[in-house]
Amino acid sequence: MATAKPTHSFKTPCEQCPLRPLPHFREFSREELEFVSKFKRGELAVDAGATILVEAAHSAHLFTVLSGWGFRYKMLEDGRRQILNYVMPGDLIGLQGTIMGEMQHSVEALSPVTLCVFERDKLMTLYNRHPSLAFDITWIAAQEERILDEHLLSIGRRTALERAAYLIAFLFERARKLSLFNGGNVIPITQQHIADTLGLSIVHTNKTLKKLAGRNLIRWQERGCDVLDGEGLMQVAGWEGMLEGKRPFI
Amino acid sequence: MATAKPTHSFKTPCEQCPLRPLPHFREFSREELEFVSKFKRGELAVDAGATILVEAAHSAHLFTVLSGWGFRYKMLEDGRRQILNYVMPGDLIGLQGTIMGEMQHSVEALSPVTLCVFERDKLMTLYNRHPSLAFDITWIAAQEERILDEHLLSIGRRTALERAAYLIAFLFERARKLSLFNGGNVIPITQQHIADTLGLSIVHTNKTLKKLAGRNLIRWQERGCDVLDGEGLMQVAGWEGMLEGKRPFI
DNA sequence: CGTACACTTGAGATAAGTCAATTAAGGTGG
DNA sequence: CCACCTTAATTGACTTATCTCAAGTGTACG
Repeated sequence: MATAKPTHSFKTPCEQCPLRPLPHFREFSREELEFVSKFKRGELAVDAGATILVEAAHSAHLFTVLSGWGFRYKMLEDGRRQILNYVMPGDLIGLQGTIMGEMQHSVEALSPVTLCVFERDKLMTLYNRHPSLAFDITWIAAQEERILDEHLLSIGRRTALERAAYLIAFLFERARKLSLFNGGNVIPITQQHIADTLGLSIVHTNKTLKKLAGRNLIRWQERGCDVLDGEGLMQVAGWEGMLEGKRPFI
Repeated sequence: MATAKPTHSFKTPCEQCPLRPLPHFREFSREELEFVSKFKRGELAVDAGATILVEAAHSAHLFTVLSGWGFRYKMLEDGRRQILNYVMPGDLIGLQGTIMGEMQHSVEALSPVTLCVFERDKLMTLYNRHPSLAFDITWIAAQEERILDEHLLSIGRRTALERAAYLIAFLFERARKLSLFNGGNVIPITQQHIADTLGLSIVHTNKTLKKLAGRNLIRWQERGCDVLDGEGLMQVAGWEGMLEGKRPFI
C-alpha cells in the first residue's frame, strides 16, 4: 500500500488560488486571504491510490484539497470497509484529528491529488484573530454532518437501486459545481468503491448499476461512471439535491 | 403529532448548571460562563413525543439539551424513517439550521426534555468575542461527525446482530458518562426506534434483540432496553468505544 | 371493559450475499 | 511484439438474510 509522499512542494499563493474564482465559493476579504496564505505551509502531491491520512494516527496535519478526488473510509477488524464520503477540491481533511487529537478514519486518493498543508498549531490563532474563518470551519463541519445524514438515510432506508442513483447523482452534482468535468461526465471511481459506499456486495452493485445503465441514466466506462442523466438519477433516488448557495473554504 | 410547547420558562443560571459539575465535561472560565449565561435566553420544556425541530424549518433556534433523551431523524417522501443519532444532555441541537439557514432533519423528544434556548443572532458575537467557545462549537460538530461515521460503518457493514449490539452499547456508554441511570440501566427507547436506527424492519429487529437477550446481554422491559452487559455488547459489535476525555458544551 | 400501542411469532416472499467461472483491458518483462 | 499477470467488470446458480404479511399476546389507560 502506497503512502503519501511529496513529489514537489511548490506553493501557490492563496491570492492566486485556482479555486477562489469559482462561483461555487464565497469571496474572501484581503485580510482573510493574507492570513490563510500565512497559515498555509506548503503543498503536497500524492498519486492515485496513496493513503493521505491513516486512522488512529495522532498529530495529523490539516489539509485542503486543491485538486483531485479522494475518499474517507473506516474498516472493521476483519477487513470490511465502509466509505464514508468523498473529498473534492475545497474540502478540508484532518479536522477531526486536529481538533480532537486522533483520526478515526483514513483518507485515500482516488486520482492524483494536490493538497494545501496547514500548520496545525496555528489553528488556534485562526480562531483568535479571524472569527469569520473560524465560523467557516464550523460551517464546513456542519455541512459534512449534513452529507453524512443524507448518506445514513440512504444506506438505512433506500433500496439498492435508489441508493446507487443517489450516490452517483450526489457525486455528479458536487463535481459539476466544481467544474471538475472537462469534456465528459466521468466520475473516476470503481464499482468496488460504489459497493463499499452503499454497503452492498460488489456483485449486487454490478447488477444494480446495470439496471441504471438499462434506463440510460449512466454508462460504465473503463475506470469510471459516465453520467448520462443527472436529473433522472435524482428522480430515481427521490433526492432533491443539495441546497444552492456559495460555500466557504480555507 | 405534538409540537414543542413551553410549559414554563424558569431559567437556571449557567453558573448553577447541573451538568457542569459532571466529570464528563470540561471546566469553564468565569468569563466563558458569564457570556454563556447572557447568551442563554431561557428554557423550554417539552413532553415525550414532542417535535423539537422540524426539517425544512428556517430560523430555528439553537438549543442545548439540559435533561432528557431525544433523537434526530430524516424521512423519505413515502414515510420511511431513518434515525440519525440520539441527543442527550449537553448536546447542541439546531446548529445546522443556525449556520446554514435551514434544518435538514427533525428532532423529537423520547422522554420529557428540557432545553436551554440560545439567541441565534448572538452566535456571531460568540465567535467574535470568545474564540475558545467558538472552538468548542467546532469540537461538538466534529464529534457529531465522528459518531455519524461510526453509525455509517455500522449500518453499511455490520450484520444485524452486530449493529444492534453496537447501538445499544453506544447509547449505554453515552448515558453512563452522563450519569443518566438512577438505579437501573434502562434506555428509554422502543423497538421501532431501534429498527429505524439500524435500517431494519421491526420484525427482524425484534428477532435480533431476542438473540442478544438469549446471550444475557440485554433484557427487554416495558418501554425500554435494560443493559446487562455493556462489555459483552461491545465485544459482539467489535466496537472499541469512544475516546475518553472531557468534552465541552455550551 | 374496550381500545391503543408495543412486543411476539410463524410462514412464505424477496433482496442481497457468496461462490465460481469468464471476459476484457492494461502493464510488464523477455 | 508476444506471453503472462493483474485488476475490474460481468454473469449464472445457489444460499442466506431480511422483509412482508398476518395473527396473537400483554399491558396501560380512559
